[in-house]
Amino acid sequence: MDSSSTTRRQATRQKLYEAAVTLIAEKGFSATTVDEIADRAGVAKGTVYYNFKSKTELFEELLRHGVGLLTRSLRSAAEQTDERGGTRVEALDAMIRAGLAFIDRYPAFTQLYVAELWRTNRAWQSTLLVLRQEAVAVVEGVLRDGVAAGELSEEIDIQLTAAALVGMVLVAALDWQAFQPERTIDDVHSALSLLLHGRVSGR
Amino acid sequence: MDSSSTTRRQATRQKLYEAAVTLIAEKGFSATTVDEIADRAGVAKGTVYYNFKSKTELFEELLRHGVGLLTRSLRSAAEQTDERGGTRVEALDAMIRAGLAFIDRYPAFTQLYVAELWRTNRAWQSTLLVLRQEAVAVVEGVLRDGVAAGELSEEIDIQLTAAALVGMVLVAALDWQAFQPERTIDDVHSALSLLLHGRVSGR
DNA sequence: ACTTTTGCACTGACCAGTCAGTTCAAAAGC
DNA sequence: GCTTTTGAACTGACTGGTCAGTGCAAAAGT
Repeated sequence: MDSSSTTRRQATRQKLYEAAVTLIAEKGFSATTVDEIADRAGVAKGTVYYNFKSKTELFEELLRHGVGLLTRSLRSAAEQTDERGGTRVEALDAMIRAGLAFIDRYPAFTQLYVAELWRTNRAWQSTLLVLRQEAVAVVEGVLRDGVAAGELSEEIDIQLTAAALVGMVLVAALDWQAFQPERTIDDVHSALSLLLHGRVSGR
Repeated sequence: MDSSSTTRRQATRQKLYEAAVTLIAEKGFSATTVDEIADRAGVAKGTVYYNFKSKTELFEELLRHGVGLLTRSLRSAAEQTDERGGTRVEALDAMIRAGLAFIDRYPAFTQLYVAELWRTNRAWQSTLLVLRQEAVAVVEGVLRDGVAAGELSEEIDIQLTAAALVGMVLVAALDWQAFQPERTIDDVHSALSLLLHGRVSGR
């Protein structure tokens, strides 16, 4: 009774997340109707409101869910490099790959995240800010360690460089998905790796 | 008659663009009402429909207008470097600065552009694709010239590298605007320049 | 003169959220 | 074993409100 019903609810919520994420990525939050989400999830509209208190709350929990996955994936990439005794630059490289793999697996979520991140005055703005901070902090941490270890130049601005690296991965990956989906993840990874290692214009 | 009436219309349209761009950047296209746009522009609702055939068309023309400004600004930065006899890497640097200056001046437009760019199935999707291509092509052109001149590594993937550079600038600039607006454009520019020149992790 | 803008009432479609009722599997009673 | 009860999960018709777009006569601008 406990386990079975908990499982059923969980499964319903999962279906609703999956339906909502693609619709909202395609059309945006406001243009997506609750009826559509319910339809695509194969569920009645009432069920949406049985599981979430509002359309907005469904969306916020979806954001939490997705960013949680991303943050864990980045952190794990960094930690694994650590355990293997790799350098901080190798950790950054591993995180780029983890980021690409995430976007490859959840392209709709990524689209939606990018579209909402810099909006102001929206209900979920504060939620999103916290989530963003968690994800970027992982990158910043590795950069800081790299500078401390003398692997990275002391000149770098941690915050801006972290943002720039995230942007690099994000935009390159979305472009890959949208405009040349036939490329492999390795292709994209090496293009970005080249930039990270300063082999584009640096000698 | 021609010039004077054209000017009045032009001024009204400009007011509508300005009103629409901030509202849509904040709330998204669907959540922004025509009444709000008219109000903020200090204009009657009927005027909106006298000047544009629909809300969607107003938005599409706004996109064209904004991306036109950006593309011209990037191209001009590259050309000026050229005339001065600068290298292609210097041209890229100048374009980074031009990109930052654009985002600094039109932050709302940039937010809105990013939010819409990777959406699929929207009415203005095809418009946006063409516009994106125009802007990215400028960067790709400079990269190609750089490789041809032996200034840039032949290993680089033009398309992906262009996307990555654009992403770097975009995300770093939006982060600058949103989370540390006290920084100067020079600060941000040097952080990105460091990455471009491979002085972050390269030796 | 003629173009552009105003103000405002109106319509019809659409949509978030509600609620009274249904389903069904597991627990309780016998 | 088998019936009855319980309650969580789900359903879908309905409501109240919102909004894009229209129509038009009068005013303002050039």
